[in-house]
Amino acid sequence: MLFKDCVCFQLGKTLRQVSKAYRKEIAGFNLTHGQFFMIIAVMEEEGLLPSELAEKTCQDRATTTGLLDRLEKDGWIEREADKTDRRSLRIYLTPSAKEQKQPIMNLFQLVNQKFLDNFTREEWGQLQDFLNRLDRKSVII
Amino acid sequence: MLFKDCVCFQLGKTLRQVSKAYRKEIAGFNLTHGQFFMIIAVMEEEGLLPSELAEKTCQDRATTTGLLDRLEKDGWIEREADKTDRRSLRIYLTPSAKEQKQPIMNLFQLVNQKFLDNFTREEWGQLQDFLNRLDRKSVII
DNA sequence: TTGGTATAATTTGTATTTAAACTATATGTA
DNA sequence: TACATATAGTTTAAATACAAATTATACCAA
Repeated sequence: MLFKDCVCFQLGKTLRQVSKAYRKEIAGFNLTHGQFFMIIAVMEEEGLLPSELAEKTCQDRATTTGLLDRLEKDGWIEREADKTDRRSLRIYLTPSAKEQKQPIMNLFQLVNQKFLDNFTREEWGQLQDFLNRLDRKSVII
Repeated sequence: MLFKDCVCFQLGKTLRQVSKAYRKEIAGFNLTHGQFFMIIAVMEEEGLLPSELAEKTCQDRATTTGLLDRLEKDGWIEREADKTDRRSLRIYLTPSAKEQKQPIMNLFQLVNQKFLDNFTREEWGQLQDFLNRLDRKSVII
């Protein structure tokens, strides 16, 4: 088997290309592409815990802490103490982030659509099925 | 559109799962999964330049420098000066790395086969086609 | 109530990733 | 030759990724 036929290599290669495309598109917002996805996860649903955002974005909690740190420092989000569980924090958008919500969600959709345009609806479903199979397989190994 | 339908998120999620599976499998070699792929690229063809290895593994040159640094420090590879171009280096396996060549290549193939087992030959080709389409699209955007 | 265990979030340390700047060397052209 | 430009590789700085350890709090069972 040759190196280039390795699924992990192929996924990594594609992800690097796709990420680069996102970075170009979102450059105007002064966000990294990881921050961009995290802020979208918050925009979809405010008041989640960091641990819930970590699960939603399929990332480590430690990684999530770092992303939230920088989003807070740059004035995108706020951490608020949970009223009933003092271990927990709730993540909310700042007022200025709320103003950016529509432009950011629109851009998010637009960029994704550019990728979708290369696939029929059926192919797109198939790609998602393939990726899910790789996900599940990884857990079993 | 929901966050979870974003192709970039889905790819990232799958890659993280697949990478984790590789990490578990190669733990015995004391290599990160990035180092594992780089050493395989060297095992497939010795005497390449760092820039050629960067292209082969679809990574940045700076990333490649870092991977080669650690592989050299840990005794896997050697950098040798090119005889005709003093800017260039040639990457070779150390004798001890050569001894690991077969076990590593076998493991590489074995892990990949576990993923392949979830797909028919036709599906596998289709997945590669889909990933290539995403690659190309990224360049055009 | 107390002790043990679980959970939420962070911190620490190491590796990876990328863009941009930098050094050294090669090469093309006036 | 001399200069401009290109190329090979590295370095730097900031962000991300992740395992392991840590701190604080919650909750369950004796």
